[in-house]
Amino acid sequence: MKFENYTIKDIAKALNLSTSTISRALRDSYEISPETKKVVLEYAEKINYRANPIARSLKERRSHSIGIIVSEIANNFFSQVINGVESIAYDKNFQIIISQTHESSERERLNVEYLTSRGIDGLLIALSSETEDISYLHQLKERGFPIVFFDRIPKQFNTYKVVVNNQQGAYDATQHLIKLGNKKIAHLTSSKSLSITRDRLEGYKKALLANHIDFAPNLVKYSQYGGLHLDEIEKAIEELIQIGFDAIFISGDKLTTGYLHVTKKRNFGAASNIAIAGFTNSNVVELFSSKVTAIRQPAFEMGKIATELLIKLIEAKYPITEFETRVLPTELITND
Amino acid sequence: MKFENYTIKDIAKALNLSTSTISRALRDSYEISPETKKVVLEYAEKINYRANPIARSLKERRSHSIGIIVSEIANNFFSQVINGVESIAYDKNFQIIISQTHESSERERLNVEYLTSRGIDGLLIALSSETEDISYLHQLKERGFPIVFFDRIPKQFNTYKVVVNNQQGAYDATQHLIKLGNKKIAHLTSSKSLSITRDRLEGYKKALLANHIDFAPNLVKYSQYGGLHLDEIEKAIEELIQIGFDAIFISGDKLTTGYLHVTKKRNFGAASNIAIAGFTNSNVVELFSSKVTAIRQPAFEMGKIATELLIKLIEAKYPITEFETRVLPTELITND
DNA sequence: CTGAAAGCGCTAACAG
DNA sequence: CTGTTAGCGCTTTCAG
Repeated sequence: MKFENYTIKDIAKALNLSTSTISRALRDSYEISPETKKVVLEYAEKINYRANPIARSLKERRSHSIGIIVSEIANNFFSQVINGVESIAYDKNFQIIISQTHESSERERLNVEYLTSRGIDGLLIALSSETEDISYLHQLKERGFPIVFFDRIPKQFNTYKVVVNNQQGAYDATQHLIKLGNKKIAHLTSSKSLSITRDRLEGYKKALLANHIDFAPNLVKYSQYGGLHLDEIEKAIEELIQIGFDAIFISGDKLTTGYLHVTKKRNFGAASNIAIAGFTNSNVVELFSSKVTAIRQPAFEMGKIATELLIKLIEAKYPITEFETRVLPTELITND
Repeated sequence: MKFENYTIKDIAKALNLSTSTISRALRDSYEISPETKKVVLEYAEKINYRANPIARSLKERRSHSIGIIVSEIANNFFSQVINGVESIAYDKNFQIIISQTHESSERERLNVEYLTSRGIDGLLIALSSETEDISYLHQLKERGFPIVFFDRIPKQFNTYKVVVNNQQGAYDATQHLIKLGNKKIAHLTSSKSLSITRDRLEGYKKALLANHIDFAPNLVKYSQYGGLHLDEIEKAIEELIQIGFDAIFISGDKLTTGYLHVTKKRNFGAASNIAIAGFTNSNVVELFSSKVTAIRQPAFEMGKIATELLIKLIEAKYPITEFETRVLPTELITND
């Protein structure tokens, strides 16, 4: 079934005017007489005319849409970021197109290709946990395509970035666990290649150091897919149990809930006295039977800022070469 | 900043061929000699050529994209549906464009307009809790635009629909609460205008009837925005507490967690012995300190089926007039 | 087998 | 103030 819309031509024919006059009238051009405008607008209104944005995009080489790539939308943090993005995009009349990588770099690349070829004007992206090579993003950027990174950012990439102070957040969390009297603090984290993994590990180490606790590499467990697959977590926890630990700092939403699931199933953790602190933007942690100290990120805010920066890039008259990285604070939510 | 892609013209010029030959070669047309094809394909590969889908859309009057409208993506059920949609769309080479209503009918209408004018080939939609008038959707459908409803469906609308057996799910949940020995079973539910609200209320009533328990209208509390605003829930619960109840059947994800939040804050519920059963697709209910019996919907499956039906509609050669409503089963997950 | 030309719906010089 | 024309990138008759 094909669904036909009215075109500018239909209006032109009906009113005995040229298409250009219609086009101009609809866009409220100064060159059109008030009377003509009135007639055109009324008729357009009557038939409920909508300009075809596809045609307009082709002509203007601007689609008024931006792409956003995240690993999962079924993730509190990312869905909140998306809401922030939406709030700005909506105001500025940009359509947003959401795409998921499911932590696959292959998928990420395909998505980027698809979105760019599909004519998005710019891209917001948080890298997948699997991603290592982003040369294609560099190329894109070199060719003038606007990209803004958020949350999971690449090491070297000269563009706007928006992150939270992951190191500080991790420091605060670890410090909190230590204050509670714990000494053997495990760290369950995501893929080694992610910026957030590195920064949070750094904060964790610093907190240990500040408290004269030796850093034990075997207490740090990486999970390549950030908790997307439960068996990854299960394995990590089993290893940790072997070693023994009295508190754990977890570096992500899915990892935190994954940890709770596994320990519950194994009847471990809830039973014992393990203190848990984790990065999570879940709004139901307070309801959990295990006490979880949450490090919360201003996700909505991040989405807003990233979008503002992206639109600034898109609408820049001249190439921008000076870029800032916006660093937002995290919040430690203790539950006692 | 404008970002330029290679076009068919560039290839034509480089290879001294016509654009039509390039176009045909790229689409593997039988009219092109194997040698020419090879040359073209290799060159295209080399410069990493991507056809401009905007231009193609304009020509073919098909955008190969579908819209999906939900109330919130930060909702377990909907994000799982979206994943189902994505799984099919990805295979069939359709782009999906997600849009949120935040339970506003105004927003819903604007989104539909935007998406259709933006050239989507079809629409998947779960109505907002505020929506009453959908005449504009009827008009769209009359003009041949493919629409498939899921989850929150309109009363009369001749098209494909995908739902779960809400009545049965509600019946099972209520029955479960009764089996536990409860008699005064409250029902916290969403907006009156939603199909799911009506169906679930019906199932609740039937279960009461089957157990010779009188239906008490004042034990049913509606929440216009389905738990999006916590104060709505707070008010409802306060009223219920006045009346007194020993179990509660809750008709939605946000309502369920909202209920838990409020009762926790009020120090009510968790303390007392209220049994809770609720529709939710959360994968963390097991971690809650309150025991919650979950009625789970096959969300991913729903997304898949709805998308298949939509694509069937889109690709139909002749108008389809016979429509089915697919009804999927719910699953009762008891946590004891 | 290949090319020229028209056209999808819209915008924007350029003329008048 | 309005119309003519060309063109965005691609597909597709129609000719050769």
